[in-house]
Amino acid sequence: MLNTREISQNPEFFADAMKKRGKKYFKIFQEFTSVQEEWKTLKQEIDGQKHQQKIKGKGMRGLKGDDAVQLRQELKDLSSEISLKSAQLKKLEEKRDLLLLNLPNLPHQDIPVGGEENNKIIQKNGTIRDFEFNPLPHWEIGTNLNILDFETATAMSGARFSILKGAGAKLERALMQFMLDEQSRRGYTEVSPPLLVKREAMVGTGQVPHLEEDTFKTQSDSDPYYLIPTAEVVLVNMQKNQIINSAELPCNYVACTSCFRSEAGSYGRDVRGLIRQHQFYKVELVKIVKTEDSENELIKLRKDAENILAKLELPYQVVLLSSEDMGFAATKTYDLEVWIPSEKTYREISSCSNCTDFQARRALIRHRENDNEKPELCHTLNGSGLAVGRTLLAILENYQNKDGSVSIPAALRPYLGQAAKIDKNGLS
RNA sequence: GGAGGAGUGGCCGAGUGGACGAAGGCGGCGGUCUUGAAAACCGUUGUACGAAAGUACCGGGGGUUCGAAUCCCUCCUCCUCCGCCA
Repeated sequence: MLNTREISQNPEFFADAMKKRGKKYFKIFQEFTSVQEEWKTLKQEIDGQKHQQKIKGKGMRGLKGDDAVQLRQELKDLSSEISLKSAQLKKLEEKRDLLLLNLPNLPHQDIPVGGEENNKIIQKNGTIRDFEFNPLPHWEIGTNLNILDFETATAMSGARFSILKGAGAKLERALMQFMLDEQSRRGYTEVSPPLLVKREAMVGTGQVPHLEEDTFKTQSDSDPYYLIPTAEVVLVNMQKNQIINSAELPCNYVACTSCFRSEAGSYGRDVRGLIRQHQFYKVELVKIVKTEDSENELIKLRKDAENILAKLELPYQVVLLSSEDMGFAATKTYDLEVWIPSEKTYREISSCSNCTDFQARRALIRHRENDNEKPELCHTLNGSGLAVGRTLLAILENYQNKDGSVSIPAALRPYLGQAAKIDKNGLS
């Protein structure tokens, strides 16, 4: 959520920033400012009348007879007028707040302006393997090795679900463990959180209302549970309404959870394989930091995510996202994209964002040096470290051999009983 | 699932219809005193909107009333007891 005070102090700056995030947002912004003006005018009017009500109301005390009847009638009229206007005010407020919740974070000054085509490749790491045969897509590799089963999963759950079995399931578990261990070692506190949360939590991190259609929720008329689309939701909301002692910052959290996404609006995209699933594991990193540290912490966060790719010896590139391509809550985002041999292209495997105070304002996450100081909003950052399913498919593809087997990256071998490859007989 | 209790400012805690944004205490800040500090004493000390006057905020929402921290309904959270359960 943006700071409304700053908006009213410097509307041109915000208008310009929203324009950079896309036309759609600029329009919402304009609507917001006009509703806000309307609200202010009405509020002033009501405040004046309430003042009258308060003063005159005090005269009611101990008043008897005709005078009392007359005054009561007068106050009754005033009261009903106020409640009528208050209802209007409330409507304006709701409208304004909804508009505000639908405005994205300010884009950082250093990022490219425009759409996806303006994303900037910052660096490329690792060496792309030169295959002496035609590399297969991971769904063929996995199906041939009998470690991936899409058909059975689709039969019981529908499209965009999959089953990993045998060495595939073990490889997934090894990856989760490896990633959690690495991130713990690098100073993150491991968390095992709820996967179902209240709507409020989803609003806190900005998934709702803006991405409401992309969420799964439980059946309930009044108060459904939302299935988390990322552990970011829980890791950030752990600090909701808290005032953290500044000395404890930065707080670093890591969690490996299932993530649930309805993928509404992505019909026909990435229908094959593990790239886009309704349910997948992801290791998520969250940092709660002081304002002045967030720029540096974003670099650190990115390095923590990159470390996994480097250790797994997967070729990848770092991309700085443009103002329109960036996620809602972010001010600056680096995507890590892993090389997919069968597609001869890079695909997103991690997204590392600085959300500045955008989520902290919604969820009211603050810090201060000592109890008597005025608390200050924290900055929040999040990044995948990494998406487990996508890492698994990247390994299948990049480590495939001509005979159909898949080698195990050296870093993972300790987690798989020192096995060096997966073939038709499993791990060996 | 059943029965009961509780939720008030940075913290503790009083407050059952109007003078309550809220006693008192603690803590913080400023001052007096002191070579300095402590103690004591005096003052001050929440947030939002507003240029200001003012208005709103006592877990959330709704209601009764001219008027609600206070009465009613409902939801949430916490505590105690009973039941059920991995």
